[in-house]
Amino acid sequence: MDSKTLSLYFSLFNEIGIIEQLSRTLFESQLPDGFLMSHFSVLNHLIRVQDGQTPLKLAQAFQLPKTTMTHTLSVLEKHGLIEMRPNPKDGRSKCVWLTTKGQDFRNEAIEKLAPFLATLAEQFPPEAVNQLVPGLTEIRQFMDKQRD
Amino acid sequence: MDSKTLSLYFSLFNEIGIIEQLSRTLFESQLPDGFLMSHFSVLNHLIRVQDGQTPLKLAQAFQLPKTTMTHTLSVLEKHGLIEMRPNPKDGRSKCVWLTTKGQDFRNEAIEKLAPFLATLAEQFPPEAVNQLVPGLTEIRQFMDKQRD
DNA sequence: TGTTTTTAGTGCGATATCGTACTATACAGT
DNA sequence: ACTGTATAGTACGATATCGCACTAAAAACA
Repeated sequence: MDSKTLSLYFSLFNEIGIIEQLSRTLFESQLPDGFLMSHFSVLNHLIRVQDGQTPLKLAQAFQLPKTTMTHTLSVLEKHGLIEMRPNPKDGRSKCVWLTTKGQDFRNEAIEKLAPFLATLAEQFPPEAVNQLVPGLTEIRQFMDKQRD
Repeated sequence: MDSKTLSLYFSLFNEIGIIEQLSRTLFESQLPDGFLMSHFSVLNHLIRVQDGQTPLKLAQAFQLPKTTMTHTLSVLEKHGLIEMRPNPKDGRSKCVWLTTKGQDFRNEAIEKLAPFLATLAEQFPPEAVNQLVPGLTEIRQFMDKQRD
């Protein structure tokens, strides 16, 4: 692979890294003090996808180490935003359930983020996003297969 | 903004977050023990873009807090991968220079990453990346303007 | 059924990341 | 030149993230 092509792929991951950084900072500025993107992401996922998932499922959904998810969940639980109950199907496992407080927290965050997303949508309309996401998904799926 | 559109934009940032996570894990698995993406990124940037930049410039390039960059640079300097010299044009500032050891470190990392990138290129050719990057750049630039 | 292997979650220690507050220098306005 | 303001870098403390090692339960298998 020539160095120019190499550079292209690096710029891809670099661009992604910067957007991740910027979006995280921006999102976090809209969250209550002491809360981070990681906290919001989990709550949002529980609503968007499914309630009652296991910690492992959540860790896999974000491709994070189990141990990181354990920590994040413990913070959410300490604040009463989620409940951890034993998994009736597996004695080793648990299920993560949103509390009403957790749902409210997420909805309020969404409301705070809405103006920003609306502004983004003006310059970068949904059709443009639709054109972008499949490519990203393809890359993600490839990288998913690679890690072994 | 209806909830479906909202969901679309969240999935965009979610996908980006997961790719960031996956690429970081993958890249770090190819680095010597104790080194992280952040370390490699700085070295790579110093070669790809320009040697002798100030810490602030570097922080801005990655959109990271100054204080994070200070820490990263101190690690790199401790390992002899960079040198920090006073900025002749500004008494408050410094300039970051790569050492030979730092260049070697970066080049060896690149070599280790090359096979992965080559495999990625098979499934996701440079033309596809070229099609993706401008959209990402546009989003980044928009977010850049937003933070104020 | 007893044994071995795999898997879910966690405790712990090391380091990264980040916000706040501070110092020293540069710059702007007078 | 003098004074007030802005800027570059850092020290420090709090928390996040992560790898490793461990426990307990499940699953595989003899």
